[in-house]
Amino acid sequence: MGKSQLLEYVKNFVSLTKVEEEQFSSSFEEVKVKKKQLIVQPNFPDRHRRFVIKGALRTYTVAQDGQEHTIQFAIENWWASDFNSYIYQHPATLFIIALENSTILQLEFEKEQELKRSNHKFETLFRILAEKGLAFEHRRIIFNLTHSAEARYENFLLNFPNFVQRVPQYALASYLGMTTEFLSRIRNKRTQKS
Amino acid sequence: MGKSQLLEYVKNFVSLTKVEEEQFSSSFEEVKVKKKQLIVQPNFPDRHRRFVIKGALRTYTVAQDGQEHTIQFAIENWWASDFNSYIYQHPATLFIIALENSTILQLEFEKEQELKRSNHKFETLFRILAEKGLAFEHRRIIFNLTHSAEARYENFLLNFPNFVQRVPQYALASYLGMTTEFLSRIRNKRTQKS
DNA sequence: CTTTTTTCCTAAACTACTTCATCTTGTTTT
DNA sequence: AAAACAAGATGAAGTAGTTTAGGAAAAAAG
Repeated sequence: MGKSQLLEYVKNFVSLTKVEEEQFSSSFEEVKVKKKQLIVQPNFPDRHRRFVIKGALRTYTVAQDGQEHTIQFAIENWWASDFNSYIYQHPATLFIIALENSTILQLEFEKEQELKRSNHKFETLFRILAEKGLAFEHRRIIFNLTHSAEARYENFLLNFPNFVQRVPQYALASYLGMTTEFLSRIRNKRTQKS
Repeated sequence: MGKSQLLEYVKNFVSLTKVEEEQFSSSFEEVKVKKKQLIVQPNFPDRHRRFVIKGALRTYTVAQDGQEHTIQFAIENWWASDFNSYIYQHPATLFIIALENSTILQLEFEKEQELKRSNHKFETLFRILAEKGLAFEHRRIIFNLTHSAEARYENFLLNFPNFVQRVPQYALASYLGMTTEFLSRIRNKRTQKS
């Protein structure tokens, strides 16, 4: 069952008693989604924080000119939400779609509030998750500001080798802030070298 | 005194008793810094979370090629740290410098841990701050991925009109991911129009 | 297994943005 | 107030990355 996987993950950040573990994991609901299924859509609030047990998700936006831009990928043990929508419970602006048949654990917004209210430890956990997320996005902003398209791709390869095989190239290109054609060129140049 | 300003700010997120307010604000230390003074430097861990009472700070990095890239600005009622350095207490990679003579409130890392440990409310506060920060950086990443240099400048003008007058152009340009020359041209084009 | 759809590759023309170099203006320092 | 320095403006040349268009390969659907 996916819930033990979630608890295993959570152990990295807080230590829970059996009772707390039960309270925590039973607040989540396990859901299966098929490849290409949309999980979040613009205009509707994103009502869940979700944790990937198995599979792969892609969060993206569609700009005025119709171009898609990938904001985030999530595979096993990553989180995926339209975070701005979720925490403020405003209408979403992002899409989340399954790249593979996936199993996810969903936590409803109100249940999360309840968890945080009921126990200091859960508050701590969500604080740590937010801080880690913020630190991660900070590193991403810094790297994007300071590096070329090619360096951004190299860096992604290095840091997330297991993502590269699983996400389509057009999605990766738009995550890295370049066109799929340009990424194709970069890849080709690389394989010729080595 | 600056501490009442901090407490006023904090009221937006949690409501504290008088005793809690006292405990919270007395954990901060008020510091004055002169224009051009360095507050954080690479290689030393950033030991503080800091809140700007008055003045303006700039967080930036220096890339291998010597180019400076602005990561963040902070004026009154904003926070400034090398967040990756602060939360993990690793060596900093960023500089923080005063753009004006400034008054700031500093919270030491260990004191923050103590606050969070001692009272659920403080844990909640820091959780909310991290979540708001994460949501903000998410919006920034999305906007940067989806808009041209000119649109990024327009957007900054719109969202932070009071920053624009107070930060030097070269710093703003590198925050927005373009050269100072290019920003100069954008500005010039605009003023001719209107 | 065949057809249809989606993804990926290649190449040439194009453009948003950079680089470099010089000049003017504004800000610090003495 | 002059000298020294840092910031901003402007022009011309260069380049990283985009756009468009066509075809090949791979994956999904029937």
